[in-house]
Amino acid sequence: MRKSKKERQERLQLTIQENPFVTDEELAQEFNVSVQTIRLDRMELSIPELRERIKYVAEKNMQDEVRSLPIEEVIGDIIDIELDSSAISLFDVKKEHVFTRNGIARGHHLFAQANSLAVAVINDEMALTGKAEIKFTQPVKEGSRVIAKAKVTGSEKGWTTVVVSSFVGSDLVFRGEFTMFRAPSSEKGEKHEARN
Amino acid sequence: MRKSKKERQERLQLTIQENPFVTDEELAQEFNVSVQTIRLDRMELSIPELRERIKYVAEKNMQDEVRSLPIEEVIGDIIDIELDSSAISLFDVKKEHVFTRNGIARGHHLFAQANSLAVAVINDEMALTGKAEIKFTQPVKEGSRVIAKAKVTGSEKGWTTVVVSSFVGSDLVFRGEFTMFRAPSSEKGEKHEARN
DNA sequence: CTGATTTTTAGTACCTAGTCCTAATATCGG
DNA sequence: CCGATATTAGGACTAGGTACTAAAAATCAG
Repeated sequence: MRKSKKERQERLQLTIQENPFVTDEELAQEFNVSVQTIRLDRMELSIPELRERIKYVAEKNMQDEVRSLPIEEVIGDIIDIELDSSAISLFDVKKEHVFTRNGIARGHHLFAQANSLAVAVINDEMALTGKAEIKFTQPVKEGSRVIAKAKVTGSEKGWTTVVVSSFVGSDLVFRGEFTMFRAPSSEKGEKHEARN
Repeated sequence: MRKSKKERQERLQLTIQENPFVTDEELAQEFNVSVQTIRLDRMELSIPELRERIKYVAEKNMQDEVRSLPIEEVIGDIIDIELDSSAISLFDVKKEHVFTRNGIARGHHLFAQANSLAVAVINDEMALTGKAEIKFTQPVKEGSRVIAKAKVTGSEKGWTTVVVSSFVGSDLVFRGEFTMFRAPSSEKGEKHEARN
């Protein structure tokens, strides 16, 4: 016994969603109706034809492959800096910085802003990050403006500690304690000795 | 002047590789030859027709979709993953990832690779980084291939700890312990949805 | 039950992006 | 110039459709 049009269309939608590679012919057999009926159903539900569906899936895949994280020189705009003391930078969270699924900023962008600010605040361009202890205290949504404040809290024999606190409005969203190594300009990266 | 058959075929291969969505018609115009010539070329190079190419790309995508995260969200290429257990990704350090001064990779790229691997390994709709304790044990130079290995070390209601160790060859260059907040999808089930 | 309406089916012409095949030219090396 | 290779042209056929017309079948209202 063939079910009602409504039920068929619901199941049709699910079937195609699950397997976009199915042809009208196959669907007609599955639902025991004519191919034309399947086509009318697709039209009513505005489900595109097989080739369009496949193309859509493929295109989505291609976009993914073009992904090449374009991280700029400095993440965020430095709006204030006092070398070896403190710095403030600003970072606007845009579409490309968030998870498509929930619109929340990916952690590494907040980290990148903080980390590059920690590098910048050090009065020696050869600063490398040695350790970091970080905390994401609140999710940051698309469209937010993140203000990172870096403060140099300690310094000894080549190592400097920088604490970066990032805010959206008055809310703390990120906090990180970075131990920065003031690297010598030697080419060798293997042995790192404190020199200045 | 039209180039030789050999050169045309080489360029044809590259063109299709770059953009599998191109038709024979378009290729014929681009190379200033007839459609038939393009088809002979494709046959000689055993390049399938447009629809087969698109289908192949789409199918690849469907396989990937089983993962908890779209592949685009991951920095580096995931070469192995066992959800809620372990994952391995690969990241090639290029010019754009290093400090121009010394050719050493900026920390946030290593962090990004590790962090996104930690997100990917979690088998939930949503995974956010809560805390992280990280260590950069050795500088990474341009041209290095960084292999990040993530291991889920603990899990309790809503929180999962993931340890990521990154290597260049046999040298540990980065280590991070991430505390990830996880949120299961509203609709429980093994079936993944194909968005149409 | 009848008549109207909805739903389903059938069939036609046309489309794209091809395949496979034959046959006629064009171009090049020796 | 000849012969081989390369290119082009054309016809017949394919899948998986669209767009349209028309008719048959099922369903609903009174």
